[in-house]
Amino acid sequence: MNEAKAPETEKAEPFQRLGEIGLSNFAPYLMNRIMGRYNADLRQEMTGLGLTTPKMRALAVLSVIDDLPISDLAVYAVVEQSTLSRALDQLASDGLVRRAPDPNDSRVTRIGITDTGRAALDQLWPSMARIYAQMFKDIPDEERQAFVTTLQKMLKNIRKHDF
Amino acid sequence: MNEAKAPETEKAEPFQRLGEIGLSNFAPYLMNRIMGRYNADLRQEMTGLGLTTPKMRALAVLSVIDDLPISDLAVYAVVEQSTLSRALDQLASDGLVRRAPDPNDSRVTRIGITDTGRAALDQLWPSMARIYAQMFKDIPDEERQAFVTTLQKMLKNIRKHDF
DNA sequence: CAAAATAATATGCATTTGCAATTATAAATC
DNA sequence: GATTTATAATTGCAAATGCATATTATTTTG
Repeated sequence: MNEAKAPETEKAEPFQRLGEIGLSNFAPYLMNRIMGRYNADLRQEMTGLGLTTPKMRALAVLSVIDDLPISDLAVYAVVEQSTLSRALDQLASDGLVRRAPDPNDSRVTRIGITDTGRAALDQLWPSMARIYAQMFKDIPDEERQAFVTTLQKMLKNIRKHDF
Repeated sequence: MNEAKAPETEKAEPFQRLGEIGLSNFAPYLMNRIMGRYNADLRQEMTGLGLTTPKMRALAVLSVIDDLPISDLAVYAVVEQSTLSRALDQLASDGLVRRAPDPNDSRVTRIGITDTGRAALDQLWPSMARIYAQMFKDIPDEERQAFVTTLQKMLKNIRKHDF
């Protein structure tokens, strides 16, 4: 391969260009590469279960934080609101989630996961756990925890909502 | 918020469930959240320049490693090969890249970035650098470097190609 | 408290995407 | 060395996506 080598002097310029940093030192690039594989691998497992990425993400979030307004769920699940709306149509008609009007604000629809929904996610979870384990293979616990700590800071830095 | 708390007692399972780990401790979740924002923010900047995510990713990779076969470029750029094929149609007709048959293997088309292509990427780079800086705001250099080191290990663990 | 601005969700529609099939070339096998 | 198998790239097509908009409800403002 012919990747440009990193320069010896790593001085504080206004900002380095991508060619100077190098793809393999540019965190967003590496993260896109890793999550591209993670999501593609997971998608393979989902198709057998009749799930798509938006549907799976909604279920995964709801399995941890139930009864969310759709707009919040869209943020947590990293799915466009309109895409999520349609994914929820399918999940609801398959009985994996249920829509319930918010009693305090009738603009809001809250989404709850059903037992069937939890069961569907349970079926997928072994695959998720396997890919997750593969990702951190030979990476010590301490390093993984430091990594997660940095991720949490990054999310705080970049997010546009309070959560 | 109403995140479920971990149960007090749980029998020794082969692996924890997502609810036990919690979204904010699950690295793939955090990474999807962060990259979702990063990519959405960047997309905003790209539209003004007539770029899309696949087109921008192809250019970004080529600015570092030029003259790649399309299939390799698809891996580097994290874009489906068929999507990339069409993105290259547009980039080529806009003069940002050029297709050249590989002399050794006539199945292969190699893609080169043009000066115009580099110029287009240069126009976007300040925005990329700004979002990148925002992401790592208040995160010390040492921590960022450790983070990147972990990312590199993770990519090695999960990737399906040699690069 | 009426009017205007904001917010939550759903939907119409054009574009984009990804899978599968196609075409063309190279490598492997017998 | 002819035939089978594998690889690279493109393309047809159905499905998914995202933007803009519509609809309904709430909050803010004058």
